[in-house]
Amino acid sequence: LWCLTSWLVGHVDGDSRRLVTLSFGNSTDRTDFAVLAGVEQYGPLSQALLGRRLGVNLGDMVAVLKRLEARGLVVRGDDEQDRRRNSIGITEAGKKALISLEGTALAAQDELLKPLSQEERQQLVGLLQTLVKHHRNYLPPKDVR
Amino acid sequence: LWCLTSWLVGHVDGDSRRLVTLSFGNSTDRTDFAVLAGVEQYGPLSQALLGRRLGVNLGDMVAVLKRLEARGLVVRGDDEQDRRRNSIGITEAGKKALISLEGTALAAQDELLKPLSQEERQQLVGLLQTLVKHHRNYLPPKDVR
DNA sequence: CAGATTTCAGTGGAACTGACATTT
DNA sequence: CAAATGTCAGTTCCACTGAAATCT
Repeated sequence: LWCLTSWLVGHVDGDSRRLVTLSFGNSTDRTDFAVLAGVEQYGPLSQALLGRRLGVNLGDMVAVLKRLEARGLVVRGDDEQDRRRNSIGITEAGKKALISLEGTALAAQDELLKPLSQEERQQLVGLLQTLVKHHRNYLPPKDVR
Repeated sequence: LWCLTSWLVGHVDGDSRRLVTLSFGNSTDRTDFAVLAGVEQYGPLSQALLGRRLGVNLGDMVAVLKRLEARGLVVRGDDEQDRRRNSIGITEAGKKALISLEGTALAAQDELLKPLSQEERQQLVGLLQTLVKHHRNYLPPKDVR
């Protein structure tokens, strides 16, 4: 059982969530951080596209962006090419907040990966990335890709 | 973001859960399978000890064992050394069911790990095991260890 | 008495679903 | 018309919490 990958990843994910949400405290939620990072990384874009890039449910994006906008970290503008979409962009306050959050996220991650060497950490990231990329094409949990 | 281990493991765990619960269908629940496998592996033992070994919440063990017992896959006997405990053991029907479930679980896992070579799969298991072992000593989500 | 085991009821988060109005 | 976007409401699963009864 403790050799089954599915059981192992479940527990590592649990540990990871505990550490991250603990270090973020009440300030920010796990998904909020991911979305904010996504806005910064992928530039101004529609929230449907953003959700697909991040693997976040499109229905949940509404609440996440509402929170981030209320805190002044992102702005929702109108896309004049396509009036269905709104164009999400990061603000200066958002960039500042993101830098701080990235710090605490990396600290939590360091705690998670403490027993691994640098090479092992890179190995792990590489393996996980391979799996994610592969399944994003074959396992659509609706609305992804 | 897609370099952050915490984000990656969350998605791999999601993919894994989808695959496993899909292949199990409505017959068996993810945790039920783990507990059944644990009973077979760790022999007759109390349900508190079993829950700790598997990292399953002790409160949840009640419902899981109730289901498994109702299906005749495990038996709850009395421990005569300590009358607080009940001694959980696997039945013949349980062993048979387990073998079948292991097959489908391994098939689902094979689907999950499809893009990885055999060596990479072992690497991944090794890395995850290291993380789990480490955090089970330092991150008690109550009642664990 | 403190501490462990089993049981039950309830909480909260997170992912997902279905429906709707709007626009392309 | 079919398809995509954004919004909202509701569901389901899972891990966890708190309290109680029983026993060492």
